[in-house]
Amino acid sequence: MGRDKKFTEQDLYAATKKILVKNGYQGFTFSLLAKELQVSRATLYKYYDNKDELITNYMVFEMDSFLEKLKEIDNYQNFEQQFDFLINIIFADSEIHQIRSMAFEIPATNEKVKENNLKLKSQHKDMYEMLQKFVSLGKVNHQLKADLPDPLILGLIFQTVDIPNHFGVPQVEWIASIKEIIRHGMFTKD
Amino acid sequence: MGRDKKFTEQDLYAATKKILVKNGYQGFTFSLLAKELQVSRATLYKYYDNKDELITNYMVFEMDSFLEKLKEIDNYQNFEQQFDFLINIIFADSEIHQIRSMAFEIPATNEKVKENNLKLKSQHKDMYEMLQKFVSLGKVNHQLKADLPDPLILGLIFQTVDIPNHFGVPQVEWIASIKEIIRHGMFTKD
DNA sequence: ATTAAAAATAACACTAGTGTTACTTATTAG
DNA sequence: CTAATAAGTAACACTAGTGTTATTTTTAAT
Repeated sequence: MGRDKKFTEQDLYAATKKILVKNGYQGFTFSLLAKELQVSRATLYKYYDNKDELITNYMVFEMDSFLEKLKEIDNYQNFEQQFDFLINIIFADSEIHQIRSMAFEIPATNEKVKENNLKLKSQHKDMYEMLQKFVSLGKVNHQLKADLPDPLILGLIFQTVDIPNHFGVPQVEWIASIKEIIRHGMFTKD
Repeated sequence: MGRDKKFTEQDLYAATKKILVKNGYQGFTFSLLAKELQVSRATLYKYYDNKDELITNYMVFEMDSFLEKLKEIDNYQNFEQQFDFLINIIFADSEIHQIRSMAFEIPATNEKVKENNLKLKSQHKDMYEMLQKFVSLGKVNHQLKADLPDPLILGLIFQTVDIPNHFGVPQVEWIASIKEIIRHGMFTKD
């Protein structure tokens, strides 16, 4: 028994994402979230002790679903296909990578937040290992330049989602061009 | 006459930069700045009506000195040298580019802030024009791939300063590798 | 020494966000 | 139809940051 909830977990996460993208971690408040969900602020405190707990919870959720997708990279035989797949899933939901980068700002205000931070750390490790395998494959196959530092290869790929497209270049052209630069650079061959 | 100032404009800008890098725009407060400069918070209000005025002022100052340096790009004859020069000045003070990206968060809280925002906008235009010239040179010389969108070329170059170097790859190797990727990509030639 | 001016500050009122408590509303099993 | 309970909320006390005013301190010219 008891009355019906006014919002689902989906609603909650969607609103959390929206506010994080728009306002950043420090600009995120329970007041804004309450308004977005059309509930009182006190209601939110029934579910989470503070915003850090909600946000880290949300991040763990997103990271989980990204890792789930990323696992499919092993379905692709050759390195070229894996590269294409990786870029595609990163750009399929580019905002969550922007959000993930806010993780380092979050103070461990209580036990649950600490747990979530640990979980995030372990998820990050899992992700890094999968990506490391991808880079290794590229290097042993002599398809990736051996002298480039692995963290730079991965860092640059993930950084490309944050390049602002102020002039509104069509998404398809934008991504194709990014792939081209990552593969063979901006310079011509002569 | 009158008593001596407790800090110079240099001190002020150095402290502003430090806090902006560490805490971001929203985490920047006059309390933190006052503590950093060892003055009372009220003192700061003698110089600036609010933090937006100070921060935009500081940004105009930094942008000015960056533009001054950037102008030297014309001293270099060929495109390759210009490219090298550009990367070098960007990485010489990478933090200011991170700070510059905070500009869009700043609300125009008073007239002076509005003026500063206009000035920033015009500086940005100047910068873009110089960089546009650089890209054009590369394209007419057939040294830059003609089919890549100009804003992507520039956006990606500037984005590379924000790639986190968590594993502490030596700066020289890091930058050399970034140049290599931008020039000819991560992939080998076969 | 006195005084005018610049610089600095303490202290106040105000605002926005936080977290908690006591109470109300909606739902359904019996 | 009523009792149990899950869900929701209003209202309070608290904190951190903002912006202003009235006052004090330091300096140097007279």
